[in-house]
Amino acid sequence: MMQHPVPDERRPANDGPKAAARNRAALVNAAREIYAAYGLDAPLSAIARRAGVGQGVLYRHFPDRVALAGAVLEENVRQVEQAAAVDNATLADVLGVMTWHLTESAAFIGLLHAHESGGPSDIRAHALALSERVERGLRGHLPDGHRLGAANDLMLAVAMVSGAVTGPTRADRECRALAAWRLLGVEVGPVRPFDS
Amino acid sequence: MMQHPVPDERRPANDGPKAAARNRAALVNAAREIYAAYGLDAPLSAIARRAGVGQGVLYRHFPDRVALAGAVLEENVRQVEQAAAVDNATLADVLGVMTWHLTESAAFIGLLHAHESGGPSDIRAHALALSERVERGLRGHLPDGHRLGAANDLMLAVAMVSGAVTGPTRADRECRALAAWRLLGVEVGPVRPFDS
Amino acid sequence: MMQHPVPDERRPANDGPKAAARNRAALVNAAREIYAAYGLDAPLSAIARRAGVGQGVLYRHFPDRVALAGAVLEENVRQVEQAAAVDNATLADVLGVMTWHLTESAAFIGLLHAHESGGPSDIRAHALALSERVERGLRGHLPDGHRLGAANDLMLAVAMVSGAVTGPTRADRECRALAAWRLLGVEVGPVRPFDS
Amino acid sequence: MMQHPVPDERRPANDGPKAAARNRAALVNAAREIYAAYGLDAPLSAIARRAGVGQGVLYRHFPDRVALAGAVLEENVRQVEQAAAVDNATLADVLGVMTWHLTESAAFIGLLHAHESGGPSDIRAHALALSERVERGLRGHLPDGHRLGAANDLMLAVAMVSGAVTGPTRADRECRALAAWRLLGVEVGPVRPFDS
DNA sequence: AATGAATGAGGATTCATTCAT
DNA sequence: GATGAATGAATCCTCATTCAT
Repeated sequence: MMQHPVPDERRPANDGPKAAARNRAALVNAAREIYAAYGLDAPLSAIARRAGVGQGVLYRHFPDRVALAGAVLEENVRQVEQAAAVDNATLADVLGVMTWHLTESAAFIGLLHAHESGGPSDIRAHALALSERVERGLRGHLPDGHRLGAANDLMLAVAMVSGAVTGPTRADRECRALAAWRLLGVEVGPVRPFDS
Repeated sequence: MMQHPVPDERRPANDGPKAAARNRAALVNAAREIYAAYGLDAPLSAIARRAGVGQGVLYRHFPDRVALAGAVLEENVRQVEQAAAVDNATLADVLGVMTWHLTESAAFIGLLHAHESGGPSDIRAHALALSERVERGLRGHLPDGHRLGAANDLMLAVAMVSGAVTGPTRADRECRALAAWRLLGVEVGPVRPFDS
Repeated sequence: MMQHPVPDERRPANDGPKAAARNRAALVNAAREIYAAYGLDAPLSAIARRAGVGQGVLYRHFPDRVALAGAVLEENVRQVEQAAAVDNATLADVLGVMTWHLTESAAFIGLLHAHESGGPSDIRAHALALSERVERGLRGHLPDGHRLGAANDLMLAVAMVSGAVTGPTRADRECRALAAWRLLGVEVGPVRPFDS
Repeated sequence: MMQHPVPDERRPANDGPKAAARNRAALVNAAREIYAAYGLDAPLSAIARRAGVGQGVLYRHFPDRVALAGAVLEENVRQVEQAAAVDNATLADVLGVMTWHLTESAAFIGLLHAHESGGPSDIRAHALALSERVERGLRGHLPDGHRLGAANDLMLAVAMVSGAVTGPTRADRECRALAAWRLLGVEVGPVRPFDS
């Protein structure tokens, strides 16, 4: 009598390459949540668990801590770039989007503070690269004679605002961010994610 | 299960109680250096080693992480308070002292960011208490009609400056701190430790 | 501060998930032996070493001391329950099995003394739960009018016998246990593990 | 001008040999309390602290753990011996005193279980010696034809009762001890310390 | 003779990372 | 490709014991 091959229930389904992309996205989301709740030093195992995948999958997609953190920030940075790429966008508009991400993602704030961290230099290098993409996005919209026109003042201001962004809820943080921009005398557009 | 320390066998010097004060100071200094180099999460064992004492001594003097960090910051905070207590001191003078400590001690910066840290709440509470001592020192010198006169603006500004204070050398950090105060339109006196 | 395990360099065998069940059993056996030799406070590291596994494995299988001790006792308790479930079993039969485990496993004796231990309350709670399973097993076979028929006398007697069970070899302990039961005027069947 | 020698207030008074005896007694009492509360594994430092003396003093009087535990038990054992030395004392009287100590001192119970402990052999030896003093005290009062007349039955019964003595309050323990003696069919006199 | 600080070994616990299946 | 067990180094923390004063 022939044996019907029954799917081994002990082994989880292997959905093929389809799953790969899904897993990667799940990991990035999980990391964002875990980072928000426990900070950037959260155990990787917690992220894998939250994503519902094994730890091996995490390593397959992200060879190290830095790669994962980078992927988490990628989305934030990309939205700032997209906001900057909109035709009639003003500096205020782009700052609005940037401010939204600043208040939304603890990791994004960390990005701006990564210089002072005692962490490994590869993290700092990565953070710097992302930070420069943000700067390019903003600088393109600086009107002549703007308060922050001088060479380094723009990112200095961003770092300053990031220093102000603390508080338990996003609303708190947004409130403080706006107060900070006000103290700097800089106008900020609507605070929101890019493609709303 | 009992502990069975090796009976004797060439035990290192025990300088007796005389050493207690010296050890405590050595620990605080070591902690300041290690914090600067590795951040507030540095292993306590590294601090003990740098101080040249056993780990037990560290725990004798500082029952937990918070106590040690507090002791490290205590000196910074105290100097700000002393600067504020000087007779003819102006806000600019006090800000000068505060800025010096901001650029000098990574831990002191951390203090202003401790709110956002995902760390244990007792650390946050302690940080808050120290932070309020700084605020009291500054607020007493706010002239009427000062830019930062509104309720929360003063410490918001301090947080903003602390966000700007990054860079490998103290000179870098001082430079950025002064630029930040300038962007805020606030005058700062000589940047130096208190009793210079 | 992050952990920096040595990258690779001759990592010992990893037999994969297959080993999980084997490891768990090895841990329980090792614990039984170590408990017998050093008592319930023996270092967990000694148990892991004896089992031939890393300490992490011990924590994976047993989140805390209690869980491990519970697993060790589980087998003893279960055999008593099984002996009690046999159709024509008499109290003497069940007591025989119980006595065997009493003389065999130091931990099982400890179970009956766990109340007086100054240990953490979760251990005591767990011990109590196991202890009650034993009681249920015995109580079901109490003939009417038995010497130990009164409410608490049964487990009191068990505690008394456990107090008597001392001595370097199992034979010594069995001898004393039988003498104790005799002093109590209670008949005990063959002293042996359950499924002999 | 002459300097009046002032007593150095930093150094505690040295009361001479008088204090030595007082300190020793304080240590024994402290140990008894701490043992009762935390078990025999309590840190020695806790005992010294409770006694109000430095740790060095503890080591001066008791070279090791065993010596201290022995001293704590000494008083219990001595009272049993004294009760046995009384002219018209009956076995029941002596058992009453012994039972009082059994219910009063966790360490005294431990004494009877010290055989099964995995502890160092010097502890077991010491425990055995004390145990034999108790036995001599009791055996002298065994009437001919007593239930516990056979060679080892007397101390076996004591061990059994000690197994029964558990519970949070002394009253609980006394109650269980009496129930245990009753199960053994042995009469016990008033449960109380010796020279009440 | 007492004090109490210092030492440092040892045990508990956590994670980053690898790898058999 | 995915799973999740195993490894073991690193950190935290506690105490027994010694010893300068």
